Amino acid sequence: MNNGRFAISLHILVLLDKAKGELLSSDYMAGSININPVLVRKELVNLREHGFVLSKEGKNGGSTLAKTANKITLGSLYQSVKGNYLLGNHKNDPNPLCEVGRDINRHLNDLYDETEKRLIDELNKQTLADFSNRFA
Amino acid sequence: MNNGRFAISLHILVLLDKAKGELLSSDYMAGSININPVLVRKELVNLREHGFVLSKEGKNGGSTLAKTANKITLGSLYQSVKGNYLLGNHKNDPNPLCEVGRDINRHLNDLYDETEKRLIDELNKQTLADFSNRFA
DNA sequence: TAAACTGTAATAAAAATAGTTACAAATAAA
DNA sequence: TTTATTTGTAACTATTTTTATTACAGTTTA
Repeated sequence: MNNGRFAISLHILVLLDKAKGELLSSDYMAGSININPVLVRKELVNLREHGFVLSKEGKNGGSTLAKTANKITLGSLYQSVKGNYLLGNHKNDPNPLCEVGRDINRHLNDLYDETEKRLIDELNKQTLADFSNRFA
Repeated sequence: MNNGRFAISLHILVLLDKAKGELLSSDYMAGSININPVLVRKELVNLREHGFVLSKEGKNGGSTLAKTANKITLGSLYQSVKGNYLLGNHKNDPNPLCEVGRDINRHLNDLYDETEKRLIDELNKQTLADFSNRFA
């Protein structure tokens, strides 16, 4: 988490959910999030690649949800945004001559993997529909 | 997580646990982690403030665990390192005129708080002793 | 054919992290 | 009591990551 992209992606998805199938432009969404439209379009690339949204080019184009909001779990969204690097992101290069240094990365990765699995399980208990319903 | 400081802190604590009460210098620990000794000392400030370690100044000084390894949970370590900002770290400033933008930060914070609580619960199931025992 | 979009690359700016240097203060041991 | 070793800390620099901007080609509608 701790990742601005998750917030942006979720914001986009809530807007699209509220739009009820109407196409929203990246400019419009950028106005709600208050960021640059190009960032929205970049985030849409990822959301499309993961099957969350569909986009239509050209005049009157825009984006819409690719599936109903109760089929989109927050865990899968989290995973799509995190991509490769897991919780860790520790790219230390500890001393291989030290007994602890030699093995710490492996053990940290194990710990991170286990912990992240739980985090995703937890997030998967909630869908976009649940989150969207938090709004009045 | 996603925080290099957690990795450094845990590395320090494992070294201190393995040292069985013997004082370790920041230079020695920096050599195992392969980072600058000043970073170790900075991290020790935090570990001291949270009661995890004790340090002794002057010649032959160094640090040692302030309590036994099975009294130090990984959740409390995580919390001490995260300090104030939680999972979120989203400092977006969304459009208050948009119905979604107006409330998203509140809902994101709620989501992050709930999720992080679970994360910490999960980490709290493991102590430094458990983690340290992963090493041969 | 003009207007309104998306898609994308290239670049720049800003923010967050990590690393370095320098030195005062404390302590132990010669 | 002097020297060596170590912590504590401030100030600064460098690096990396994140975010923002500019620019423009390609698509689609009216």
